[in-house]
Amino acid sequence: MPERAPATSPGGLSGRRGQAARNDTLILDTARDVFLEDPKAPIAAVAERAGVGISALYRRYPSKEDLLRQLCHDGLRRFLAEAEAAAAEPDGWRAFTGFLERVVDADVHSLTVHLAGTFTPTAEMRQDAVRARAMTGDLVGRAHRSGRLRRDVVVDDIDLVLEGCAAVRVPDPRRTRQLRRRYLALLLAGASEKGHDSLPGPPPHADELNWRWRR
Amino acid sequence: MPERAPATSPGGLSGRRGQAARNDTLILDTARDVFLEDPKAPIAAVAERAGVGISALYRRYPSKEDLLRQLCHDGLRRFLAEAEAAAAEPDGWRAFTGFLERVVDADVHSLTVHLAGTFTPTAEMRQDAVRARAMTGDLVGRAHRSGRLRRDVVVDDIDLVLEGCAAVRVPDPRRTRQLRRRYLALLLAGASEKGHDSLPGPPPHADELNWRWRR
DNA sequence: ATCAGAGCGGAACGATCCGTTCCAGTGGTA
DNA sequence: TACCACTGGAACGGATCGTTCCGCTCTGAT
Repeated sequence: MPERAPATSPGGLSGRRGQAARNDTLILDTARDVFLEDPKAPIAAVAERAGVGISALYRRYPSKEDLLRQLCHDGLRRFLAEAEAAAAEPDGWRAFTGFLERVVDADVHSLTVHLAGTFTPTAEMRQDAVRARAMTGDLVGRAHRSGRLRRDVVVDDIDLVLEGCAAVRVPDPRRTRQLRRRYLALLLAGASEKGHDSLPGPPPHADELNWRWRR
Repeated sequence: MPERAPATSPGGLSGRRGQAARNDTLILDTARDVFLEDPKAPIAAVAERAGVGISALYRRYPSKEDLLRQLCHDGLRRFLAEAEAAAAEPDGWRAFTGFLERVVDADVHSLTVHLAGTFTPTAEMRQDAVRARAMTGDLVGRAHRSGRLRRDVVVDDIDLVLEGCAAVRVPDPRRTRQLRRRYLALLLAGASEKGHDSLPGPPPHADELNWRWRR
């Protein structure tokens, strides 16, 4: 028995090692909140809000950029997870709308967008981004085939729709979520197939959406 | 004849005085562009883009805050002007939609929102803001009475709708305007009265929208 | 022809902010 | 008891930015 209770699973650790494990998630969660509020927040703000020292941060991440990258990648993974969950829903329209609602609720987009350009993405992130686009495309395709999504709404529109929802923000996070749902509902009502005039202008092109990531 | 050609109207001024008059608007226009791109841009960026020295700025505005205040107030006045123009349109629904389109095109909201909190508003600005809300309310009221605006969309919704549109942004300004129109059209399609489900959650309250201005 | 000064460009200053490093203290662990 | 992983937070160095200041130019009146 080389070790007594170093179970790799978190939660049941005691003492110093336990605090360290707890700090891992504490720091990540706090950082998420802080940078969601202000993408340019100093790293010291994260430490302060988390109630830890700055060292606790630098012990885990070599630099601020690494922390931001991690945060953003987590958001991307969350996005993928929601897309996968939505893929399991049989009804194409509900899969589509449910997916958007959950992504908006999770506030994934704010992080992605506002942190874009503050770090150089890894190759893995790029792959995940491609996969995310593909999965979103599937959901849009199914929504089209369900007959409820107007034909002139395309994949690349989704990004800007999410961006618009993410722009809705009031001090209270709960209200923010409610209000975003409200505008998403408005958008979706307009996006459903009911014989409206066609949308003005060409839809966004992929290059127009990725510019934030240029480095 | 006290002065030779110092016509108070701009445009036809010669020499040093003429350049000064031209710089007035040049600086203001450039500042608008710069702060629209990056609300936290340094004042030197404005001078550089305008091709003038920093003194040219400080000769006109005692501080950065004054410049931002001026810019923002101009935007507010533009908003009011558009609202007044819309009030003249006989058709209530067209007045409403046309108003939104012009406000979105003018990019008034980006300035207002992103610059909020960077300066203390004047009493006159507050009055104008109140008047703007009232006029928007009139337009919403007329749109309701036209029978084409769903009942559960209220005045305070407009702010967040505009905010959402302003969040749409790509590097090319022309495309940005096109894309915003696209999302506004989607929103408006969803906002028209066609027997949809009612919107989820309560609409925004005035206090929830003004928090940015706290100082 | 002369000259006072309005208007200007841009260097310099001083304050602030922030990422990162460093060191001393603490308490589990062997 | 001795070690050291882990931590809190002060200190550092660089960057940024608002503002001031100085010297120059060229206008417009005398």
